[in-house]
Amino acid sequence: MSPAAATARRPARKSGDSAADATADPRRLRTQALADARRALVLEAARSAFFELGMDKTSIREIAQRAGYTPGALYSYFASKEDVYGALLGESLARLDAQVRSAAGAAAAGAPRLRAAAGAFFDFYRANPRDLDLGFYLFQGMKPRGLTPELNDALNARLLQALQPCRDELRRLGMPAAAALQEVTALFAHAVGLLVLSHTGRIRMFRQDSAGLFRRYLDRLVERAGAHEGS
Amino acid sequence: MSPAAATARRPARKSGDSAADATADPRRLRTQALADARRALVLEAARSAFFELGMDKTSIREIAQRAGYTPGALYSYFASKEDVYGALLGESLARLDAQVRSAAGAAAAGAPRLRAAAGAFFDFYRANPRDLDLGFYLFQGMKPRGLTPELNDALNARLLQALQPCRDELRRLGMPAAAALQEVTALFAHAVGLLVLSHTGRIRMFRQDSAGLFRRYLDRLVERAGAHEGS
Amino acid sequence: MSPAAATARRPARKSGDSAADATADPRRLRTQALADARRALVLEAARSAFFELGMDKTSIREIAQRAGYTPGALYSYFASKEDVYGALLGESLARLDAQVRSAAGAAAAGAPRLRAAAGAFFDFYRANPRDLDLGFYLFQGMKPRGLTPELNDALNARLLQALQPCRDELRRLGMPAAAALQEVTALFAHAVGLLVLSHTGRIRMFRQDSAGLFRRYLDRLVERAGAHEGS
Amino acid sequence: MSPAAATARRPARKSGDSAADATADPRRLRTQALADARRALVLEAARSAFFELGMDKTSIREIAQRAGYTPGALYSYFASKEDVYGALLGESLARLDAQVRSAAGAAAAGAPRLRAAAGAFFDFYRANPRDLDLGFYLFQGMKPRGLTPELNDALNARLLQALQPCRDELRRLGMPAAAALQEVTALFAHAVGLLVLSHTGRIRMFRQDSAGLFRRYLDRLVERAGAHEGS
DNA sequence: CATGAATGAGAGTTCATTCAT
DNA sequence: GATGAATGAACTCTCATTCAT
Repeated sequence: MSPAAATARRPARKSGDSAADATADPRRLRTQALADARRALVLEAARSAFFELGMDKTSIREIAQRAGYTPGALYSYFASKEDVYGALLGESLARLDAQVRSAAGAAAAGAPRLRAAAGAFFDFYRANPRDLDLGFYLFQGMKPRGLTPELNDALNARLLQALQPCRDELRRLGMPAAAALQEVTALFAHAVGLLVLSHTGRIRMFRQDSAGLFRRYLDRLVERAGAHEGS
Repeated sequence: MSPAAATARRPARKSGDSAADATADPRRLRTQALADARRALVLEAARSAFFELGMDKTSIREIAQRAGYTPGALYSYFASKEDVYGALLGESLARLDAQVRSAAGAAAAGAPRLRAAAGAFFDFYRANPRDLDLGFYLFQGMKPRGLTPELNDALNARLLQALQPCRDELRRLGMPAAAALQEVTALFAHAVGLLVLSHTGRIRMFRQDSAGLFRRYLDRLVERAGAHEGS
Repeated sequence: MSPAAATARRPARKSGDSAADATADPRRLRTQALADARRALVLEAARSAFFELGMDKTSIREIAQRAGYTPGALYSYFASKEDVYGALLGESLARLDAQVRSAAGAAAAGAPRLRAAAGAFFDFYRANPRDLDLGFYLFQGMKPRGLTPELNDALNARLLQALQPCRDELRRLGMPAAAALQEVTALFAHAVGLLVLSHTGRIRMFRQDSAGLFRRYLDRLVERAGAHEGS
Repeated sequence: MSPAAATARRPARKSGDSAADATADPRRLRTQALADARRALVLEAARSAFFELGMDKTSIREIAQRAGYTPGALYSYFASKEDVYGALLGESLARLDAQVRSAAGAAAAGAPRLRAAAGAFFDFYRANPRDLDLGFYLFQGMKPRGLTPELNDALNARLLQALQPCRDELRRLGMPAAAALQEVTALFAHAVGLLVLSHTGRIRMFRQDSAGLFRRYLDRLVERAGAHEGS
């Protein structure tokens, strides 16, 4: 997307731009492809470490070892530990978005598609709790840490994108724009609340099941949306 | 509550048991009272540090210093850093419960009391984000860390207690037990979701306001409860 | 001199204040004395390392090892690596001053005392080249580095003190204040220049000897001072 | 000058030998010329980095980047980081010598030329403190580091050359050879002392000005030289 | 009960240098 | 001749915890 170039070591291609770069020098292209592959490898190692050990037990050393590198080598691919997590998070959101979009595309417009999109969102995080963690990692005590405004904006954008299908269907069902936005936000919050409670074992204590509760919430949302019809 | 369990050399009464211990030896009693007071002092220091600096900048040293102790001294009162946080969390939940109960008591039975109790719950955490952190601290990557099953049960019990008023009012409004439990769980999840999103700045991106959304959710809950009336 | 107190770990008694502290609690006094002794030990280790290996090959690890400590332990005594060097430098200047003062005291007032004081200054650094390095350590590329303004002022003060005897004698020999200051500065510069050249082997190339050259410079300075007599 | 000594795998012509090598093979000559040009480019990059960032913030990476190379490439031209600095120093001395010689040539023989030569020497370093650093870089703790005897001799030779004009004029003014050598050495030391003190801020503390002091020293040197006249 | 000292492991990062391609 | 990748050792500093006194 941008020149990137990374002549020396540090620039390290800020997370987000991949092969692109237009300059179709075939040699550079091959090199780039290889570098991207290695970067992906490191990312994969980071994810595996992170999923097994949790965030704060995952050190640069640990990641490097799993990737078959010495610690210093990682700094060719990422500028800092937090850059690694930023990349991980970006990639996670991309997967989320893809999953939601695919589910939405496969369903009939209207209520079914709304259910499909929201369900895919919820299921993504229910199946991959670590991905939810990822979204909160850069917050320590709920305060942003290594989260640059740019990264933050990028993440917000991807999140919005992942929720866009729900918004679209609510509109299609007759809900005014303002109401649709409100409902999407509430839906998002409800999902996150259920997921967090579920992952921390706080939902079992009510002898409830998060998926069922989410379905119920959706049912009522569909009802509400239907009420706007014909208005 | 339990036999104090002096596992290590340091007695380090596991958080939860206070003066008790029956043996009414007056000397021992006085000693105990003093020890409890000192423990409370340390806890207060921990809270102040934690609220000012956030979780990961709050070291044992920092707490000790604020309490006027050397780091080693804390281990007379707490078995580990995590034990400190456990105690802090217990105390936080006690405050939450008190606040909810007080708000509920001041409102007329039925819908007003439901609103008061739920509102108090939500407001408690909205006003004190750190207390919400506390509830999640012992989870790293959404997996428990220094959370013994006993502590976990104790915390669950306190949480349930804090939500009990809501449950009671839903019943009073005519909701069957099973439905009431379900609704309380969902209510809890919704609140948590909104709070988390709010604290991490993810709600602003929808240009929404968490308190308003929570009120709307409550409105609809009251409606649903009303629907059971006369049945 | 100041409260110092060092409750927790980091404060680490900024270099300069020793046992003092008035509070004649005998226990605290003994503890303090011991702590000071250990600090001196670390300082000694630092000096030995530094004299053998030179400044930038002297790491915290190296110092710790020589002192029989783990690296982390040093941070009880010094806040940072640069704090160690600050202390080392302060102590060096104190020795210099003592040596100059002692030599000056043993000589007859006037020219002999001027010669004694200046000679002691020069000899101190000729005999201990590392002490001269110390004075320049905090300059990387002739630009101050870890040199806080306060430390800088303290060092300047001690240097001025060490040169004060020369100034006094020049005045006594009849030189006006302004001229005396000028001559002391020039004397200082000449000494430093000769020492630097000597230590870097640049004087041998002229087949000269720094001590002889310094004596010659002094001779002429005495002549000049004498010329003011009777005016 | 020497047989280029390709010790390691990388040719890395030790600093000091340029195109020479007699073998007038035109192809080899062109190659050589190009290599020299590239070497000069790297040197220029090193100087710029070094002057902007200072010695210890100037890494091989930084130099390479400024020269448009990758770090590894530099090792084709220089055997080590210290070799780079050696070359830089050689070049610096060449500039010094040129400046001194030019100033001396423009002044009338005798005292004026002495003043011009010495003044040029002093001004060179006063205007370019980094060049003075360069001269001391290879000394860590006043002990040579990456300074091979050959390099050392070469540097000494250039220094002597830069001071030769002063020596010549002192002789011309009637000073015997031995005295002239002594005075040149002392002059050199005085200049260096003033410069070092000035650059480290130690002269300001006397509220003096290095240039003025140097002029005074010169005045007296001229006097002394004059005293030999007619003898 | 509390101190003061110390440990030991580990954190993230930097850098000159090597070498296959 | 130059690249891009990687090494390996080093760096300062932080922290929870232990324990003799």
